[in-house]
Amino acid sequence: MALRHAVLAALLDEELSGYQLTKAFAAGVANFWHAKPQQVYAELARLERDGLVAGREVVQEGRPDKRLFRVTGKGLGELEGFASTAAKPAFLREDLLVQVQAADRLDAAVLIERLTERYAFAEAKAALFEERLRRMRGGLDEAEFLLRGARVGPYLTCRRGRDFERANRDWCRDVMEVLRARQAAAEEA
Amino acid sequence: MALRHAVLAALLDEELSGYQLTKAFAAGVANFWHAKPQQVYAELARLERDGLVAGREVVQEGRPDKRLFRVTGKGLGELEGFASTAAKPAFLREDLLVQVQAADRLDAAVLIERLTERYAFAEAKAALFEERLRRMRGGLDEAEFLLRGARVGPYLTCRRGRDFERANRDWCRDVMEVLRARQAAAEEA
DNA sequence: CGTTACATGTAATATGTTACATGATTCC
DNA sequence: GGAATCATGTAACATATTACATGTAACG
Repeated sequence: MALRHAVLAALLDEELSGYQLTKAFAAGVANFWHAKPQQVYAELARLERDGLVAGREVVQEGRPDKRLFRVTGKGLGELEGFASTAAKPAFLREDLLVQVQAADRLDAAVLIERLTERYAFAEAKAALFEERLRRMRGGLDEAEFLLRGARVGPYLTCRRGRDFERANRDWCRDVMEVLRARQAAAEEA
Repeated sequence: MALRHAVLAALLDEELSGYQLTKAFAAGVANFWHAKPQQVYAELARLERDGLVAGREVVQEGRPDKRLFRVTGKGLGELEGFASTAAKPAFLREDLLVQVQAADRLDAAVLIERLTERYAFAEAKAALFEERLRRMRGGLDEAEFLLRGARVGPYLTCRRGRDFERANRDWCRDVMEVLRARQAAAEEA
């Protein structure tokens, strides 16, 4: 039940609405966890029912009203309990890896299309993370920020996200290089 | 439905039993996908029902009989179809990231325990992948193997697995360094 | 004689995804 | 006038995890 804790962690620094949370957990933005809007709303409802977050109505003009949520004392306790238990390591579960695993029996040109797409996606996402890091640092250089900044947690997770996508990008590039070289070698023979 | 394709990809090079597949997809070994034994057996049953794999009974002495599976022509077609569709990019979904996201509100000592565990796990898994890569290369150096070796697919996915765990290890190390430096800085003040 | 490996599942529960639903407002 | 953003869900379906079940044989 880690989405539960991911939502709590996201709400630690600031009050957010369900909608803002769905944005934070959406495909392009989430630096440390991912979830669909429906899941976020459902989890928020459960968290409120269990008293781990508290919502407060905010009336707005010109746009629909919304509810802002914050973590309760009980919610913080829940997070502390979560942090004190061993974390399950994650596995890579990427469609593209399955496709490359079968590379020797598939058409290289088709795979190169997939790799090109993933390369572009990884590059874009890494750039997005890099930008967010820059904003979090503000004027400080990284070492200074990490030593004295408030809230380094989100920074550290965002950095992992950036490096993950950089690694994806580099891997795509290397695989494409290999596939192309093998095509060329096969043509010569 | 990517487990389906992961199983097909795993069976491309060699006939395997359900049990061998469960080993390949188990926590410590899978380089490109992960699944529990129950899932693997269920998926094999479906694949056989749909004619994408064919099983053959092998009678054994001294241990239970088993069934070896191979991919059918239809199965290869299914994989080709899969490779021709855009792959969904994966997200990081790691408990430890959630815990570090909340780092500023949690006890650093507790987090360092989690990071130490994950560091050791990542190191061990990276070493395991490295060993498998070495075996796949045989006597050849990497560039030579990638250019002329048969079956580079599994090699390339295994390399991604190794680099993923190396990145996890390095991130754990960096985060611990930051947390320790901040503890020291806080004590001084 | 207890543990690990071999070998294969069923059943219940939890989690995640897809499709559908509603309605106002702002931007182009 | 149509698309995108704000705002919040329900319902159906697919996938993954956990618990349970069974039996042989090799290893120490």
